[in-house]
Amino acid sequence: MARSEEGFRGPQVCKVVGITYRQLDYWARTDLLRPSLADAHGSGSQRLYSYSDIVELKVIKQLLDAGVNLGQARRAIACLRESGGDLATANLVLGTQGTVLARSGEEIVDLLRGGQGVFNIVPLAAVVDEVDAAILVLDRPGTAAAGPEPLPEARGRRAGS
Amino acid sequence: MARSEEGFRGPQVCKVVGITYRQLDYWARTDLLRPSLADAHGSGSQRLYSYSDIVELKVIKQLLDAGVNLGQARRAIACLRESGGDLATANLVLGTQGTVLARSGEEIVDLLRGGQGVFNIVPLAAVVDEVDAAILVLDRPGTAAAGPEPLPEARGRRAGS
DNA sequence: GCGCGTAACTACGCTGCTGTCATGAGGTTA
DNA sequence: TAACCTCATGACAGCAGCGTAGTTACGCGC
Repeated sequence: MARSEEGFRGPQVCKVVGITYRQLDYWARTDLLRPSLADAHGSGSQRLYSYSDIVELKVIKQLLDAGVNLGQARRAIACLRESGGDLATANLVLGTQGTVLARSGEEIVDLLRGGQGVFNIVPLAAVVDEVDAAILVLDRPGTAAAGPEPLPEARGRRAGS
Repeated sequence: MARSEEGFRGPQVCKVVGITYRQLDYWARTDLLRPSLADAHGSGSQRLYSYSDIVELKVIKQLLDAGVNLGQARRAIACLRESGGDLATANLVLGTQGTVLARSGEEIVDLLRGGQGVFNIVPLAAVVDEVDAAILVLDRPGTAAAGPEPLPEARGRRAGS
């Protein structure tokens, strides 16, 4: 159960993200999100997930909580990967026509005005914050998760690209 | 197949909304949306849907197209019914915390700022327009559906409450 | 090299949602 | 009343997305 120095293993990821191991396994098998550090190779091996993997998993989890199915979540993380800007300041906007990253609130209002169809909006800053807080309580199980802002140690682990 | 003077029957509703009869039937059986004019009473009867029923059905259809499951759509139309304001100018906002009707774009930006979690936003004006256009081509099958704005005849059929 | 814990793998089943097909009951017309 | 058309209804199938339980095998400590 000890933390590996480079990456997170399956059961740890489940606790941080807030999903079951069955979901993580299903998503890895169906190519929704494979671990980018080390994939499984047989029945006793270990999957190793990176920090950005966990952020993407948390986005999926948030979408599921909002009632969005996995098919739409699949398109969401596909857009999240190809447009690799600064995640913490953007909003992920899933429309019927396509999927975009919106940098400001005005951009979202513009999309609504010209827009037909439904939009699913994910504020990525909140996602990153929640992931950092969850990783902190994984490191120190005694610490409460209600800290106003996470320590820079955890935030520094964020992937640049 | 002729239009009943007061209300729309099942197969007509399917064409207007763009769903299958199986879906309409399933939604009526599971209490997602029963026809408000006449429910089914046995195997040879007919369901009669009102205009506002069709608008709500179109909202559900849009949500499904956006990847939202029926459970969330259930909460959506529940909110749509209890807050019975002017539909055509509002946006239906489904959050993880709850469901609201937002009147302006700034209201949505405020929700995004203070908000954690994902939002599903339905612009109701576009929904009403699409329903009106679909009803028009139901009346005159030769008319194309690409008209810039629907005729006032169909818009007048909208329910006040 | 040898146990042992952990984690991946497999199989089975369940629920929600939908398609397909056959059946049955009203309503309508002759 | 008999034929006929229209919908609602029922039974079955099928897929997505998991839960549960048992099995298997890597990797670490010794």
